[in-house]
Amino acid sequence: MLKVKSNVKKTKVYTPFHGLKSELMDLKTVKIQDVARRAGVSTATVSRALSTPGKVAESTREVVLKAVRETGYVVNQSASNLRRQKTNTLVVLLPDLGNPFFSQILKGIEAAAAPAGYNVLIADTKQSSTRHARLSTYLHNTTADGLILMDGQLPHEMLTENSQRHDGPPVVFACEWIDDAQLPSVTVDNVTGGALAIDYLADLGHRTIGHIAGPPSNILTHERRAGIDAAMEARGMTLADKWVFPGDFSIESGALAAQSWLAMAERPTAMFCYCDQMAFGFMSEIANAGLSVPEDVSVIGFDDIESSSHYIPQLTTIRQPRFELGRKASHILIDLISGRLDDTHIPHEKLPVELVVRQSTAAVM
Amino acid sequence: MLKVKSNVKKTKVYTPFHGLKSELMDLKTVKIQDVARRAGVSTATVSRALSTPGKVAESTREVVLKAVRETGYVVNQSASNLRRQKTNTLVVLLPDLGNPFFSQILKGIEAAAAPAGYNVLIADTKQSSTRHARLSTYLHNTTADGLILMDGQLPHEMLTENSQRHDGPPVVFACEWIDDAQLPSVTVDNVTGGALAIDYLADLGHRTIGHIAGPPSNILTHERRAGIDAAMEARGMTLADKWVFPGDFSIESGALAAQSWLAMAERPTAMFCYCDQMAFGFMSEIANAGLSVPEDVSVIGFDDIESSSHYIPQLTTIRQPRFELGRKASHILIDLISGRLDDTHIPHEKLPVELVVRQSTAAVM
DNA sequence: TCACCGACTGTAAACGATTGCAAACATCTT
DNA sequence: AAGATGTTTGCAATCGTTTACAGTCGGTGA
Repeated sequence: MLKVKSNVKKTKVYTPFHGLKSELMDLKTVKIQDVARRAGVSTATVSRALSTPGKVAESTREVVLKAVRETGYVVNQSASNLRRQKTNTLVVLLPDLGNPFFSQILKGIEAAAAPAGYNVLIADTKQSSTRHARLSTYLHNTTADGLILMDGQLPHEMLTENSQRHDGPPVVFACEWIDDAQLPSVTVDNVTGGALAIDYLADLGHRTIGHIAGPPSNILTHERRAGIDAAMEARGMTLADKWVFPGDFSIESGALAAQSWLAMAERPTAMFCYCDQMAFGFMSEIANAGLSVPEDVSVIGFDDIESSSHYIPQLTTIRQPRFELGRKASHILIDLISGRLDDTHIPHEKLPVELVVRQSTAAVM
Repeated sequence: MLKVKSNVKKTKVYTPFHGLKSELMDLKTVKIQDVARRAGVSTATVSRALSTPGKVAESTREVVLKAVRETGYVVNQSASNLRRQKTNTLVVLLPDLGNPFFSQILKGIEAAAAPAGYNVLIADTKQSSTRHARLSTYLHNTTADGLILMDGQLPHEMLTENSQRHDGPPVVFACEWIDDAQLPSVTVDNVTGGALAIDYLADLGHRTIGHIAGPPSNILTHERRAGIDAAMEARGMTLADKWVFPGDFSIESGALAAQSWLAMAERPTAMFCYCDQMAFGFMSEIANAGLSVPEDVSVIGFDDIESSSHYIPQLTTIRQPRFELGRKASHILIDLISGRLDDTHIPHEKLPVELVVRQSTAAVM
């Protein structure tokens, strides 16, 4: 028990220290046992002094904390995790880390996680060869106390099974979701968002409206489309198939749509883009062709990412409360983990979107 | 030893299952012991069959893998981490998750980390009340096998001490760095970048050049400034103090600089912005004032983030190989962790930057 | 035939913290 | 004074894997 095995990293050279510190903060990692010895108490007391101060006498706690300071002790997370069966880690699965759309959401997730003592682990599902494996890893592993999924394309059998087994870590969807998996979600009102865009364009007098759509496999594509259709129908309009351009979140796909638009004999006077990035791509290509927004075509986006208010022209768009969305998802997940949330009711938060009118839209001439 | 304690989560209700699966994949987590029993071997063999297949007879391995499949066994990471004294996790500390500049770098980090079996944990230093605490946590914890720092403002005493003690996880700087801390780094050639921008503007005939600077406390601010000064001096020019505007990475600070610029009686004909975001802010405000780029003022940025090539006008800028930077940092860190890298030599990778000429710059009239 | 070798496998001791339980002690009650 | 109650503390089991070490077993060369 007292045999002190060398914990010095293999390849590292032992560098002797001088003075007080050298004796105290030794190279071999100091464990709770060392602190206990120094403070003249048991390891149990040290542990309690650190994690549940109320359960330890004021005086003892001071002695312990002093010993902790002197030894430079830090709890070994792995050991703690194993014993407590908890990792204090939230895993976020998102489709593309390179997309700036997610940054504010991540920030919101972090903002709620950090004060609650959770770390945030981020994994890009597009990177890993099979996203199936990625999800499975975190679902069955003890790596995460909970999962936030921002990718609606994940294998849903796995999720339904997981939620039915009441085993594995809680899972919350953010932004996107999967209907079949009966899981909590934090989303925005995409239908209203789509309708808002159309209503605004129609109010400006536009009668020929085009749309750059999202990926067909994406649930949001259909939600927003439903909003578009409803708003149009209410006005006796319809979205012409020829004016629906394919898109995939990328700026490039927006630029591609612009090329199609430019090549048309009969062009819609306004375009509703599935996301701001695609709107940028569209407008940029329009500008390259010597035309301008909103004089030659009105453009409205979706998301309201940072740069939208500083594009030229400033982009009219449907704002999603991204930070809030992340914060809420994180919050719900943490509540779920701590059992603070009633298991019988699956929360589905739908956050409102809002039309932000800027310069990229104008009344039809 | 055989006492099977209920591992069912407290708040969850036990849901009985029917058929084969129910017997095999029980609610209580299956451990290596269960697999061993089922396969009729020892836990050691199971462990070896999974992590070092070569050390186990072909036939036994098959039996074990079958048992693993049937039970749905997944190793408990916490236990494994504790035993191996390794977490397979890289922690990235960055100043602002909300800044799209980092997304590609993160992607690069992930790209190198994932195939090597490492997870990436991201922490925003601005969020936590004290970044000091944040760094300390990961430096002394067993949470991370290694750290990537993208924030040069972290308390450097801690780092120097850490590196001297040869204790704690290896640390690599990316983008920014701290001179005092003798730590590996992956950066870009900021001096050349600054010079490149000035040279190009000067070649276009600009003699009055302004600069929107970065935060004074940021090391890159000084590096790029050094490049600016060198290039200017070589041409007998100097950067006038009145034409150096303060900035802080934000779009807003770029817009603010534009306001100052607009208010000036004597304006520089070209502006070199510390980062693309700030260039966007500047150009956007210029446009609001009814002027245009590059007709009224040439603008050059730094970074070449995604949107730069699709801004209107397309932004001339100094490109940083961001993905590559992240990939390299990640790679070095992993080599460091695995001891594959010689300890005597501290690697300092300086990646080249490159001038990308687009539309926001023009010859002076 | 026997010692030896190589290829597998099993036993059991870690890894380091947490926590149920009970002992020890202090403080009140009656 | 004896019990009752409450507060602190320590003991020791436990979390689930990994791995050093010590077999076991069949085959080989002398």
